[in-house]
Amino acid sequence: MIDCNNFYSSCECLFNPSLNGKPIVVLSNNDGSVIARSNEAKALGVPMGAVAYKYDIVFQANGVHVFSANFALYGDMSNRVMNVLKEFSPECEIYSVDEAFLKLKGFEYFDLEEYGRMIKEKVTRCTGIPVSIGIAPTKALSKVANRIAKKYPERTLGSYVMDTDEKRIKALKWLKIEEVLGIGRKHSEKLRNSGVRTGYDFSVLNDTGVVRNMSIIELRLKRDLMGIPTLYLSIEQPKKSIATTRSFERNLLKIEDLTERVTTFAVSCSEKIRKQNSCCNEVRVFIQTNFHRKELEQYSNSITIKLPFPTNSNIEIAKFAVEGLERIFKTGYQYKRAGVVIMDFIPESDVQLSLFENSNPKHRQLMKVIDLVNLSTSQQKVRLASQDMKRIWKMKNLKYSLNITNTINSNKDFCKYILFKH
DNA sequence: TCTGGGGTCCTAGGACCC
DNA sequence: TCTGGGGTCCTAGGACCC
Repeated sequence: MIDCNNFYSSCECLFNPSLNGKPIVVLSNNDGSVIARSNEAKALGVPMGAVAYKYDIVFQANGVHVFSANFALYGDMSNRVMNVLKEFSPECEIYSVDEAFLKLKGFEYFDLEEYGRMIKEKVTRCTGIPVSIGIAPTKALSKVANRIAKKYPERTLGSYVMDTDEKRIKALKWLKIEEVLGIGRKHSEKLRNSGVRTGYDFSVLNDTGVVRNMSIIELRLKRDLMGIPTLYLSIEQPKKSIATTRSFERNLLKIEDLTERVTTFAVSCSEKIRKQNSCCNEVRVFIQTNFHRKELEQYSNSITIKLPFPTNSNIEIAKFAVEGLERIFKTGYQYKRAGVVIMDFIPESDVQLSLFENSNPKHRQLMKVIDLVNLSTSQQKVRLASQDMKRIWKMKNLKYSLNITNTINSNKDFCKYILFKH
């Protein structure tokens, strides 16, 4: 398992190497909370998810460099890292934006320690992103090995191989139960109450008890931790749902304001689904007040609309999303967040014409043109009238770094750039 | 003033059928 | 007094991941 170290903050350092060794935090949309920290920021005691404004004093006193999240940059860097990793094994699962699993089947006679270091060195050389590597007989154990590599960089040089049962047991006894991949807050609380404190305690539980008290998922995990390969690398699959959801920079009261946002979210969803050449059969809309503000009246609701025909048209998806909004909207509340989720996909080529209701066939051509224009200008030049024509709202992202990767065209140029910087 | 966004999978329970 | 039983499908909600 390969994991990028402090991925977002490493990305920010990339184009400004003077930031290396400095405390850095990256903030969520609207600069609300901390979503990534460099080691130095962690050392200052800035927790994950910290509310940004409450830490302004800490940031100023310690010269913390604060960035608004630049997801375009992180996505771009993630692709570069993953492309390097794929060279090292035919089987690669991209687990998240900054993590991947490689299957090292048939590598038994390789020096795995050496191979791990090779991977690490090549990723750093080609992308500038530091990574940690954990190698073990199963997926869950490789995550544990990875954690050891990350925790003890001096001793492991960022790569750890768990190749004996003694190492496995020692590592699991060291691993707190809440740090086990797949055991979240609820389950670890329950397990702790029944005396299960470490990964090892969990791995020796009774199988039927695990299924009864938790679920089959945790049993699979348990067996994987015992060293019995149970979790497999999943091959990349088309998405089953696509969402665009946002918190607002201020509270919204009027349905017109929400309609505008929901339309924009629906358009964003339909752009994403057209990229995977599918159509959707369901649209879900939700709205929420700010549940952190306990003193305010709370309301949240959602609705799933089954479409009369599969579509990927901006116009149609937006229309149904707004219909849903009108059905759940209630006046008198201060809305802070909303979202559109589309589900139940079929390939565009499988869409059959129904006898009664159909997606407007003209839309397909129209969408192609819209996508083409918007892609070529990388801006939203063509929009629906119900969208924010003047774009009076804008997310508060005050500390945005530039996406310099846009200006570096080829991979070769990028490698040169990285080499030059480091 | 101010608290992220985007996913997956499983289970329990209800509806419905014969 | 006494209210079938088994299967399937769907949905909402919960738990988890980063």
